[in-house]
Amino acid sequence: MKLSTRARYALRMMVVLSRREGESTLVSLNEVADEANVSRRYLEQLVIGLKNGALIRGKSGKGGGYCLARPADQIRMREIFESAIGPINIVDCVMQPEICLKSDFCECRSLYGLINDRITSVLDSLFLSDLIDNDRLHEAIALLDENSDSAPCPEAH
Amino acid sequence: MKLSTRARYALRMMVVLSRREGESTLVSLNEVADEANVSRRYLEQLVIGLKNGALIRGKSGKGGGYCLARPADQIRMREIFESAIGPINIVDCVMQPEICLKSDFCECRSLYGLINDRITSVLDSLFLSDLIDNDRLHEAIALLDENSDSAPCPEAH
DNA sequence: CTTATTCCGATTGAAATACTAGGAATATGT
DNA sequence: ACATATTCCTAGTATTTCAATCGGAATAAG
Repeated sequence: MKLSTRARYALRMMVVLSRREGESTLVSLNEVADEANVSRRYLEQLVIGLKNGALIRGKSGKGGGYCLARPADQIRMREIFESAIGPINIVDCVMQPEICLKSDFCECRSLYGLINDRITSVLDSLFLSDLIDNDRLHEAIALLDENSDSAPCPEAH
Repeated sequence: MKLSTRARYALRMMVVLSRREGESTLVSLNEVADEANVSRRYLEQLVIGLKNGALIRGKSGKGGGYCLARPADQIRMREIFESAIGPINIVDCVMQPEICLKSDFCECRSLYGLINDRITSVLDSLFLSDLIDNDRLHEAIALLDENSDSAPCPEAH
């Protein structure tokens, strides 16, 4: 249940880019690698996913580099992670019921689906812009927390 | 972000045991392995964690086997998973801030903590007994969903 | 035409995960 | 006592996934 470095490094890169959102110059991978403390060579790979997900734009050649493809407040956390590591499903049967004969009535699968929903729903409700403004993030967290505190305990334990 | 087989198999075992909760005879690992479709040899390992977590009790010798150590409605999903795979933290820095100098002001870490909380809170609020009664589970899910639907979108997107 | 960059494909290295195996210890019934 | 069925303990192996490196081609600016 660990989040891979792919996902984490991709996020770091997005944070770096969003900090420079206003600037006119592109940010080279070497700069990103420095700031984010990740090997440039490794970043080169992660960048492929982010580009395919239309989250960043790259330009080759001297003076080239990367920038956000959209404003940070229009980039969902979920997009970032899924571009980096593919669809979020903690167990395959959740999205591909056909791989297990018991899917239809499997209690475990119901649980997995539930957990999966929880994860994706947070990632859907947060945007890259929420992250870089720490105050905003803590507001967001506080709001979400309030709500889950009042989440009913399904049994009367 | 996959849930390991350890966790899944451990859960299957717990489901098997809880189905036989009322019975006077113990359930041998061979039976569990059959029902849960898992190698007995592999189960033997997972069982160690479940025992340490005081979720099941084992008895050696002929006629021996396993049973739940507590009623199924007092066993939280979280306990099952954590007994099987250890503490749930999707990124190490969440529980061990000291491993990263930037922990204090790291935006990413805040996010990871948030996701982690979401996962653990579902697992805390569901009990093994909720799982084996499919109707009950769907009730529980419905309740939780209602609540997260109304979860505020932190920004006005 | 030099230089800085992205872009592309392959390969290696390391670690975690999944699974197998042998045999000792324990308890039961005959 | 003894045969049997089981848990218990420890080690080992196999497989897969993840992380990272590498060489060099393509692109574009000055």
